[in-house]
Amino acid sequence: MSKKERQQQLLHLIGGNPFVTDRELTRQLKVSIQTIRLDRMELGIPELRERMKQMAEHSYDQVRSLPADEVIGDIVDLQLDKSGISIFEIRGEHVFSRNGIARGHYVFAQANSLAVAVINDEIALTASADIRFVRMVRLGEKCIAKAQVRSQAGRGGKAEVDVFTYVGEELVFQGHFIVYRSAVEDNSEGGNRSVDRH
Amino acid sequence: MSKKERQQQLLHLIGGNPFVTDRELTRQLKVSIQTIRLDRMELGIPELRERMKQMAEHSYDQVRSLPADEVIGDIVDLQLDKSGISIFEIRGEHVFSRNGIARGHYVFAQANSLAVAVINDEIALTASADIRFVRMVRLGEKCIAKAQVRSQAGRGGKAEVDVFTYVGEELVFQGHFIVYRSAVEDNSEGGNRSVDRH
DNA sequence: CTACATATTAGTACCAGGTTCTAAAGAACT
DNA sequence: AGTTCTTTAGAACCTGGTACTAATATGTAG
Repeated sequence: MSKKERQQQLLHLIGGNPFVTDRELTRQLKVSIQTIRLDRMELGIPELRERMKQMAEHSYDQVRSLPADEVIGDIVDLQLDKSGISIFEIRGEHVFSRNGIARGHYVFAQANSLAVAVINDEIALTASADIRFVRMVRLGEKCIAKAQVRSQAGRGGKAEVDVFTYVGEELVFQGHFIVYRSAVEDNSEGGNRSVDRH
Repeated sequence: MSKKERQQQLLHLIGGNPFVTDRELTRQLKVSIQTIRLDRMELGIPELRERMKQMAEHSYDQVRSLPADEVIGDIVDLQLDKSGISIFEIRGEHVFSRNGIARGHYVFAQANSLAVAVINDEIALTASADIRFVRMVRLGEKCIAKAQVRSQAGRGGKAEVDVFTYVGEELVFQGHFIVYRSAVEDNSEGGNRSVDRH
């Protein structure tokens, strides 16, 4: 068997069972353990423990990625149809486990929640957004999002909201949201209370 | 701190971060490593590697026994640096209670997670995104997000990923993501093991 | 206070499953 | 024969532990 063939086999074996050790592979491929290791290096395949770690982290991050949680961030100031401020502290469950950097959608969620909250309408929904993650946000940092309503159509129209998120003095995120303010289909089952806070 | 209290703390710490080593725990609990190990034994908590192995096996089993269409909120297909598919079912906790319409950031989160997952790099982070919520998503609907990598720079560059999310045949969301593929910023404070995956 | 029990710490030997490095032997072409 | 690629071997070292022994603290009942 040629080197190429063997490496193909190796890829296939590890692909078929990522939990295989080098020692087991020597039995199946009938070459020395050094050859197996050289092959893994050439193919960029990490060792068993690293493979398991990556799988574990991946599935763990997956689990963490969507909380069954409601509002992202505390809205501390709200002037309807004008502006709003929300505070959100990045905690362990919001970051990638290995490097402590916040997952983008939490930062987005805070801004999105605020953009929607600031629009004074029964239903406000994000129609589109243009966003930029200016710098990474890390575990423990406190994000302060400030929203400004830029333009408005009347009932049933659209509103534009700019949101800037800071950590201290530093801009970390900016977003331009277009939010629908629709007086639509109020199939409300029960009291319509004031503002829809995301 | 009593033994009971410490063991409760230990359970909490490992529950909060299963990837913690005994050595790190000694720092947080201010007891010797032997005490940590005795506590783990009494509590029946396996060692770090065993914990990771179990998580890896668990997720692997799930991926393997993939009934493909009844999977919820999961990445069901992933070709690194090429494409990926994720399925997410909108449940009660994801919608506005009044009208049953999904909160935008859940739809975004699905797309964002997928866009990041599809990029094969140690750290992949969303740099910016241009998104459009094409139509509202309702309670009970199943969102199928399909990601396509459009362009790539090498290591340390950017990649562009398009994500389209459908409910049935209907497009509900589209997003154009620019994802940083950054070669780890190694602010190593000591034991930096191998590779940091996202 | 003493005696015993429990809790904690320390230290050693050992393990799996590797990495990293050096070195040598085999094969293969030309 | 000389050069290069491939394969094998072996030793040192690494992490994150287990298993075991032994010494020291701390508490608690008699």
